[in-house]
Amino acid sequence: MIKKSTRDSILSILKTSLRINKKLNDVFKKYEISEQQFNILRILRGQRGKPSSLKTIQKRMVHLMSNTTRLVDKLILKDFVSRETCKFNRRKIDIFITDKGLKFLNEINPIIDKSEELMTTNLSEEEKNILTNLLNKIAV
Amino acid sequence: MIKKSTRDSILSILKTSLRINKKLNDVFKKYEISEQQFNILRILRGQRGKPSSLKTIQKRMVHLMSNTTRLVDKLILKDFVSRETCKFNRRKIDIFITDKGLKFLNEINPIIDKSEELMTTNLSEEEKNILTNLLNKIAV
DNA sequence: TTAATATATTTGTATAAACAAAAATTGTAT
DNA sequence: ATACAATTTTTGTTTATACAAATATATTAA
Repeated sequence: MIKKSTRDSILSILKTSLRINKKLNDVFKKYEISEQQFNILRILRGQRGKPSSLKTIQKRMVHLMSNTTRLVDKLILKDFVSRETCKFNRRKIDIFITDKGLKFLNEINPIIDKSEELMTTNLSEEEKNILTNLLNKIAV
Repeated sequence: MIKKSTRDSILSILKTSLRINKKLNDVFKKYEISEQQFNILRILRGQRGKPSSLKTIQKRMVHLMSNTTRLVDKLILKDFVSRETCKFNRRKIDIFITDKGLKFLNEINPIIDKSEELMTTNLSEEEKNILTNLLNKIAV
């Protein structure tokens, strides 16, 4: 028999995650971008000019999924990123964020940040840290 | 500027949720059922013979999504549930879990339970309760 | 009764995700 | 050099998801 505390905590994690995604997606939808595309842009910005390969992007993504190729395709259509084959290893492709991509990111990012602050407004700084620590011990 | 504690806690929730889903899906895949189908079976079992309509199932599902119809279709193919139009309101359909469905559920359920216990093995009873309480204050 | 509105379910469609396999390139061992 | 294995990306296919519209029935009000 499963403990009530176990069932409750697991269910709370799954449900809270869905609630968060819902709220974030409201913002993403308004800006006509998907959560994954947004994450890729942030990863690329973090590189500060250094190129990323698909592999490195994939490793850093929250949702580890296979189709980074097609996500990047969509970002290229929007002119948010550029792609060229790596000079030193032609299996790799170098992916950069464009100025337009950076500008877009700087516009939407504070809204996401605000939304996240708002979602956690019922928790104190300390509580958020406790929460993070507890979560990091689960399903490791 | 977003607080580090906020970003960390939100990210932890999303990532932990993905880890949990991954582990659970390993079990589901082995038994050739999807998480959603499993949840429907559990909801139906909870009714103890009383029929459920699609609407009531939908309301109780963790992943509130539109296509309960097609999920039920799949469960019917497996002979895990049955469906008939409600005698008193022909807009509604009555959905029941079959004996085969119950048997299946009784087989897989303890394995899911065990997996959930295992995932939370690093947390004490009290910590799990704290975790649940903190999560329930987020994105409400 | 008739029309309008609400409810419950189904269907159609477009998009996203998961998974496996293919293609191209590079690295390594013999 | 050749064959074999490993790495990186792309592509194809199947399934799942989200959203909107359609259908059928029931309820309400004129």
